[in-house]
Amino acid sequence: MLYEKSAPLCECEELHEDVISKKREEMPDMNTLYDLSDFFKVLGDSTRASILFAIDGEPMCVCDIANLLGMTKSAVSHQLKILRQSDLVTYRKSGKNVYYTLADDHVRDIIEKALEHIKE
Amino acid sequence: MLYEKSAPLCECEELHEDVISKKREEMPDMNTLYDLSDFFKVLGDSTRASILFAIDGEPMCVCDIANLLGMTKSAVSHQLKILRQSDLVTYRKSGKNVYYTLADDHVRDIIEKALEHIKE
DNA sequence: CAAACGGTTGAACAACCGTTCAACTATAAT
DNA sequence: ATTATAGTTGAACGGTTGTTCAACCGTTTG
Repeated sequence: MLYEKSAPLCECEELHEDVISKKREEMPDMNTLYDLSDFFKVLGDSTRASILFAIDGEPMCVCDIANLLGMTKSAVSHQLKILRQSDLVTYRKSGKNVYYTLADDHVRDIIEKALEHIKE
Repeated sequence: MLYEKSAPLCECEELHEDVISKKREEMPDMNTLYDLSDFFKVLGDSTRASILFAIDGEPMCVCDIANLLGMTKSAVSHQLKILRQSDLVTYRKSGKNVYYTLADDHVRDIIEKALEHIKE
């Protein structure tokens, strides 16, 4: 994706140049856009979304999450890794167990908003 | 994914049954969860996200969007179809052109929240 | 009516992604 | 020390997904 003026890749002829250049200035920069879509990408998987619901409030260990969701430890652990890398969860080791919970309240807010949007 | 009590797929033995059954009741139903992650999945592509920014405020025709983003009409149209099916955009035909704009303000709010979350 | 243009669509291809499987680490119990 | 359990990891496989390409439809212009 470009944003910057260039030879039009689209072969259309009656372009609204004024609109395009105005929008070009208003658009967020590319890095912000990638960060944003990467964030939504993480929430865009039902397994990860359900993990976030599960560990909201009381922390849960990997094994309990796996049993709740009917998945293997391995599959859950792989998804937890992605959630960790996105700073959406934190964990605490206790003996053989690792307890995960939500990293902050922002995520809860966003999910709430999205739930409102869906129920319309 | 299950949520309902069943023979544990995870072979762990020291399960916290009380925690699991409590969480089981608090979890949203499966359909809600799929709708939620499908919604985020749509936002989780940088092309679609940038289209939403582009058509925020003033409507744009497909050709102008394509030029702004440096993509072909076809690629943009395919993504617009997904945004249409998710009810995130509306369109208005005018002669040979089709003008797209945001369907409602919910989406804008959610994106705002997400942008706040990213910048921390 | 015919040509041109904006937009849509379906098939095909490549890249990406989530689960499975097996091997591995670390902590705890005997 | 040996064994068992909780969790992590990398490779591999199958399904999904975004772009390209070509053909198509609808509107407008000559």
